[in-house]
Amino acid sequence: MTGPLIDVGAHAPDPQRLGAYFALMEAVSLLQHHIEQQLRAEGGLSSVQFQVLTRLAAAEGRLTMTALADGVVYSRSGLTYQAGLLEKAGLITRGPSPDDERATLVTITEKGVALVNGVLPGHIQVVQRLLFEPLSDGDLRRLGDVMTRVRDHMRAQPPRSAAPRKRRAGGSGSAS
Amino acid sequence: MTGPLIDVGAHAPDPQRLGAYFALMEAVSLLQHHIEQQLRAEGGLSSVQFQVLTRLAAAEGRLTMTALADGVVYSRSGLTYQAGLLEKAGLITRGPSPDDERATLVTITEKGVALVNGVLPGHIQVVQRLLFEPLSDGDLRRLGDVMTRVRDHMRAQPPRSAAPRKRRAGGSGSAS
DNA sequence: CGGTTGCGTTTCGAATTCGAAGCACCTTAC
DNA sequence: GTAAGGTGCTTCGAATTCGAAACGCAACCG
Repeated sequence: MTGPLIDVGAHAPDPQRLGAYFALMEAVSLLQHHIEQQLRAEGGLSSVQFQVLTRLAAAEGRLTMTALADGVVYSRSGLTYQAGLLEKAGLITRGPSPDDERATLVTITEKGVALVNGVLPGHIQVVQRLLFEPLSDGDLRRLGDVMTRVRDHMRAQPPRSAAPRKRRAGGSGSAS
Repeated sequence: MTGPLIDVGAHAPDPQRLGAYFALMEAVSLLQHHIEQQLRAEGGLSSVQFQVLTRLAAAEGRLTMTALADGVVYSRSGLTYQAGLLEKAGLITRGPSPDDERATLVTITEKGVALVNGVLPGHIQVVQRLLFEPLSDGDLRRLGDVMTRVRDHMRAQPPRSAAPRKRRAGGSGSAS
């Protein structure tokens, strides 16, 4: 009777499944922390900044703020802040969209590409050492397959821009 | 000629591996976001607070601040802040350690346990819907196996409390 | 056309986060 | 026994984060 213990048994769908879930989250947390260290030390970049830059480079073109924020799983306002920093550092450029006057298109600069390429080897090294090392090729293939499926499943859900902007005004009608 | 493209090819150990890595990180980011929403909505808890409470409940006893911080992969000072909030909310208790006068032992209260048990069903539901749903039992078993291995591999690395506190004074000597 | 609703972005204020520095206690060496 | 160094925790200041509100422009209705 020392005391309180959590009542997991009642809700747990399966201890094995929960174990997988916990191990997954814990491992990724650890990996993220190490990556953060490496990026900061080698390129003065935060994890988010790095992701923004790589996504821009991969898109090889312009992306709107919202697309970028949804891609990186980040708040829109947070992205505005980071974009400000990156622009001030000369790594990206912001400009208006020809199609949509209210949209902002973001582009990565040569300097940005150079920085990413400079940090990338070290980044990959960390991932290699911490994540790939203890896994076989088959493990990795299956892991990629499974996580891709999960990611697509989650992407099907409404993206981060889902929050209702204005409370349902009064009630029913509003029809006019 | 539009422009700059990232030079991944030169560093990439294998496109398939990188794909696994990216899918993994992206999926977990999405999952974390949804979990954050659910915890906040249903129990007024942040993800970290929830992890702290569940870890305490699982330990079924007292844990030191450092052990807790390392377990949750969090900064020590951040944990102090969160512990303050949780204590003020009456969910945990902090007290001195009998063995080590400088250590602080943290305990979860009945109220804390109750709150965790209240939020847990919804939490599990989210995980079920987003993570387990698209996976077969075999997928999950392998995923758990693989991620457990990875986690243990990373845990072997020096924990977060590794940062040298004071710069290495002289360097060589020390052989006494 | 004028009005209304909806979307893309930024601004704003409050809360959270981190590392470095500070303080107190333990441990070891002499 | 005491000085020197190491460890556990908190305080401090600065940077980052988020959601809500604000500000235009776009799209759709009559």
